This record gives sequence, structure tokens and C-alpha cells, in this order.
Amino acid sequence: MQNDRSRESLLFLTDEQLRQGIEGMFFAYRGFTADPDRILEKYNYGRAHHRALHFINRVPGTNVNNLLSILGVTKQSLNRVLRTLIEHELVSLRIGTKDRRERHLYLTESGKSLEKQLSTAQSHRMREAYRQAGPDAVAGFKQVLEAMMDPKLQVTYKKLRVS
Amino acid sequence: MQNDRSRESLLFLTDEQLRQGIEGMFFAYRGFTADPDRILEKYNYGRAHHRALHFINRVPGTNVNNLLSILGVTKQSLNRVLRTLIEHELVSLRIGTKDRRERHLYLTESGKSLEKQLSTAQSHRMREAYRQAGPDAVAGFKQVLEAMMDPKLQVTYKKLRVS
DNA sequence: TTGGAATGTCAACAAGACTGACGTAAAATG
DNA sequence: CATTTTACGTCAGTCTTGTTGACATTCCAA
Repeated sequence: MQNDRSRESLLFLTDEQLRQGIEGMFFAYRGFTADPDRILEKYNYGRAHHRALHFINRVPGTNVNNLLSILGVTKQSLNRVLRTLIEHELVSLRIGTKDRRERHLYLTESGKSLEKQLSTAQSHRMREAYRQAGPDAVAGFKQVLEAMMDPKLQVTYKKLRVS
Repeated sequence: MQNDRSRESLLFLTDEQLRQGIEGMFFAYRGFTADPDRILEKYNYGRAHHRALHFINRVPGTNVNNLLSILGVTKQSLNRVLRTLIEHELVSLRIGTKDRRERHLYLTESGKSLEKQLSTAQSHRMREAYRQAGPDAVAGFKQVLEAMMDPKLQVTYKKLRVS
């Protein structure tokens, strides 16, 4: 066992391993987005809407700037998405009480309902993958993902865990 | 240890775990593409060009249909990318000898050079993440990724391993 | 010889990202 | 109190990458 471990340690950084990781990320991401995409299509929304719904749900009452930094897009890009979500009453705005420049974002009931639908679909695939791979694999999976993030996003990611 | 494992097994499919996986994929994918993106920008190429270069390099002599099924886009979309790569002499075409309808795709020397540059950048981050997480984590990482793929893409992914 | 497969190409379009510029309201600061 | 900065929105224009639909060409195979 110790021998296996040593050999593994020496070999696990081969180009082949790295390549498999790269291609794995590419193909897995397709699977990762496939189920929500199908649902979004029915409502004429896109991935950008999904991401906004997801993180507004995760951080209810977030202001626009915070959401911007999580999503990593420009305000113009987010605004377009946000505008349609507000028009369609999936997201509601509340002007900040302390700082009245800030808009706090919340999901409405229909917003929560769509978000639930999307996250259920996405979680279902994730759950199956977790189940197939097992707990140890999942722990490793998350370790590698976290190490792959830009430092700033790593912080963002961890903050979301805690809150 | 056995106790820890059992507890872990019971808990590892919590919503929190699934959510972390989902957000992990989202943030990690950003890191995954960040370095190549910076390089591509200098040459006025995009991710689509990177993907084409990557898989033409991986499967030299592939025909367009095969590349299409790997990339999962329409021929019109791929064609636009391919046209510029051929114009810029990063990719060369050879008409099939057996079936002269088929176009076999190869990287030219400059194509190989750019692909090397891109994959080096991407591998560097992957290598660091692997190193930080360790061999066991990497094995788990790949297991979960593979399980997350659509069955057809899983086949494609495995074929690329073997060939 | 004809049908179908592989490929290319044209046109039109949409999502979703970007930059740049400008406006407004409100808070913070000198 | 005046000025600056911040938060947010919006208008305009551009780019990449994806889509559909239509049509042409080449050429293998039945």
C-alpha cells in the first residue's frame, strides 16, 4: 500500500493526468449545465439568469455590487438580466434603509420556485455523480476545485460556505 | 476511522454538499479558463479557437464530423472558427484519400506552438491544484467529473484516453 | 444513376459578454 | 456647505459564439 502510494505520488502529475483533468473539466461542465439549460429554454431564459437566481437565493438581500463581484461580469451585463427578472417578478428590489443608494435583491415566490426547479435538476445530477464516486472521491473533487480557483474567488467561495 | 467513514457516508449527500459542488464547479471553471483566455486575447482568438486547437492536437487527422461531436456545436459555428484558423495557417486541411469528402485536420507548426502555449498555461494551474490537493484527491476529482458527464460524452472522454 | 452523406457557405439572428459615456441619487469627506 | 466618491442605471455600439434554415458541391454506395 505504501509502495502504491509512492508510485502514485510520482506519477500523478504526468501530462496525461493533467490532460485528463482538462478534458474532464470541459466535458463535465457540459453535463453540469445541461439539465438547467433545458429548463431555462422553456422559459426563454439563459445561464446568466440561472446564475443570478442562484446567488440571489444564496445571499438574499445582496446588493448589486456584491452580486457583480460574485458573478464576475460587468454591471451592464448583469443589469440586462436583472431587468428581465424584475419585470417578470422573479426578483424584487428593496432600497437600502441604511444606504439608500443600494438595491437589495430578493427572490419572489415565483423566483424561488424557478430557482428550486433549476437547482433540483442540477443537484440531481450532482447527487448521482457523488453517489457513484463515493464520499472520499467527493472530498477530493472539492479540494481540487477549490485549488483551481483564482485566490479572490476562493475567498468568495469560502464566504458563501460560512454565511 | 471506520466510524468517521460511516458518519461521512451518511452526511455526504446533504444539500450543502451538493451546493458546494455546484458553486465549486462554477468558480473553478472560471479559474480553469482564465489563463488561456488571457493568451487568446493577445491573438484575438476566443475559447472556441482554443477548443478546436486542443482537440485537433489530441486527435491529429480527425475529420470535421468527429470534431463536431466532441465539441458539441453546430458545423456552422465550428466552421467559422476553423476558417480563421486555416486562414491564419494554424490548422491545415488534407482531403481524405479513402473518402475524398472528408477533410482531415492537422495543426501546423505555428498551430502546435500556440496550442502548446495554451495548454502549458492551463496545465500549470491544474498542476498546482493537483499538487495542493494530492494524489488521492485527484483520483476522486476525476471520478466525480466522469460521473457528471452525459453518457455519450463519457464515452468520448474515455476514447480520448485510450487513443 | 440516384440517394444520401459529408462538407461548405450564405444569411439572419440571439444571448451574453465587453467598452465607453453619461446621468442621478445619496453618502462621505474636506 | 461644497465637492468628491460610490452605487446604480442606461444608452449605444461591438464582439464572440452559439443557433436555424436554405442551398450547393462532392462523391460514395446501393
